[in-house]
Amino acid sequence: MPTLPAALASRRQKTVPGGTSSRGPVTRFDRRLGQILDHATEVFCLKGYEGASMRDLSRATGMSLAGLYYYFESKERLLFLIQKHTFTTILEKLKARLEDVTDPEQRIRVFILNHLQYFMSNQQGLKVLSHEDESLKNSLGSEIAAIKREYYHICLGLMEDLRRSRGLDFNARTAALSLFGMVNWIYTWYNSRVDGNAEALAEQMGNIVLNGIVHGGKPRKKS
Amino acid sequence: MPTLPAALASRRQKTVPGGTSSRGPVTRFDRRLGQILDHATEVFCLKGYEGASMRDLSRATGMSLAGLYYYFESKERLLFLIQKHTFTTILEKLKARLEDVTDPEQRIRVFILNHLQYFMSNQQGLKVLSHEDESLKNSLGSEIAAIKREYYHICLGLMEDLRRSRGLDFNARTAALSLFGMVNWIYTWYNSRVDGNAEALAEQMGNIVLNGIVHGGKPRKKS
DNA sequence: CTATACTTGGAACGAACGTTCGAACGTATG
DNA sequence: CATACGTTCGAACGTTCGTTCCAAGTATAG
Repeated sequence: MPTLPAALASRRQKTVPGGTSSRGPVTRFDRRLGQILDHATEVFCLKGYEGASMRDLSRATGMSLAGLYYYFESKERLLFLIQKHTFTTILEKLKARLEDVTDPEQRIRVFILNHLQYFMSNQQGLKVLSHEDESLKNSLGSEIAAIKREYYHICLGLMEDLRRSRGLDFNARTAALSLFGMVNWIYTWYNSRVDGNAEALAEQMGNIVLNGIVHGGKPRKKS
Repeated sequence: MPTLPAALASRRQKTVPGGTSSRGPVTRFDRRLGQILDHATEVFCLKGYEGASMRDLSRATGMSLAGLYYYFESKERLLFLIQKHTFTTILEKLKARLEDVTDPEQRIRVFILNHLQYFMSNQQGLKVLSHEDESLKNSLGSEIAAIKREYYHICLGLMEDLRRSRGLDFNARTAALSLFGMVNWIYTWYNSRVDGNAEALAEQMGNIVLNGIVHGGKPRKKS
């Protein structure tokens, strides 16, 4: 090997095993990789992971086919980088927001709002994350699956907290996964001109999952 | 594994070319095509439409590559046949069930139960329908989209009926699409040993969307 | 039986796939 | 200027893709 193949995740990190919290200068490499990831996200969103070819990505980025491989070692790893960045970001934002809220019901609303707001700002990334969640195999797939599991367990915990604090009687697993379905499915139908912004939609969805449509318009005062 | 009935292909039938309506005897052609569709559904479910190759289908069906093309003219049309049959079936079952129920709330519960029961009996078909809903282009895609639109409008109508009959105040579109998300997403998580049968799950989901988790355990008596 | 239509598969087509190689470019430093 | 290294690309690799041709098989009708 003449020149070392780049694209090892953290290339020349001088320090720190900190993972994504990679402080230090944003190098030219990082910036260019970020642009490629953005374009690749759009292509994967439009044609699907399997349906998108490396030549499609070459066209979308304006970079040659071979040039792309300087930034990542395989198409699969490219999908991994996209999914990991997207999922890590939404998870971090969620954790930060939850620190400010203690009321169990409001915490569930925070979960919904966080998911929807991130969807609005990165629709394509969230679709690639949802739609291609079985496309990664082996270790790459299980690393994403681990993040998903943490995201799920947070949501499950929110449901259990609410149930406990109010002495309610419902299946937290079903509730959490139903809520997941609601918010993950919006990529198939959301239209900004019809469905309003994230806050409006989050409130409606919060009303549904918390109070149901029978009580949906006016959430009842807590006892 | 149930065999998909005929009435789908009508290639060169000896009987009249009137339409694809299910008249006429179930020919050998129809039976064989049904078997192929069953196997293809399984392969598409496992590897995705783009990820599954004609050679995978050849292996799964035990038929040669060229032999498959006697039954359908392209891989895309094969996906179309699967989706059309699945969607048509679930839609017909829904319409039949709704004829017996008049109470708006119960009609929504019928919708949920119908969807879940069909999912239990044809998980793979419903996953292929949900997951590959953007894989078909042009006329094939728009024919499936038309069925989807009818299915959606039925659900939307159920929501509006409930809202009107009870003088409620909620967004029927958001409610219908949220419910769609709930029931379409189960293919990513359903586990029969944990989540019970269709009736139990349908009741829980009905409680959530109608009464919300805050009132979920015991649906309140209607006024 | 022969004749006829329906059913199958071996072999191959051109195209597109993900990936690699080695040479050349650009730029910042000595 | 020369050196070194990070960056880019044209061209090609071997493989697999969806699809087709055509001859051979098999059931059914006369």
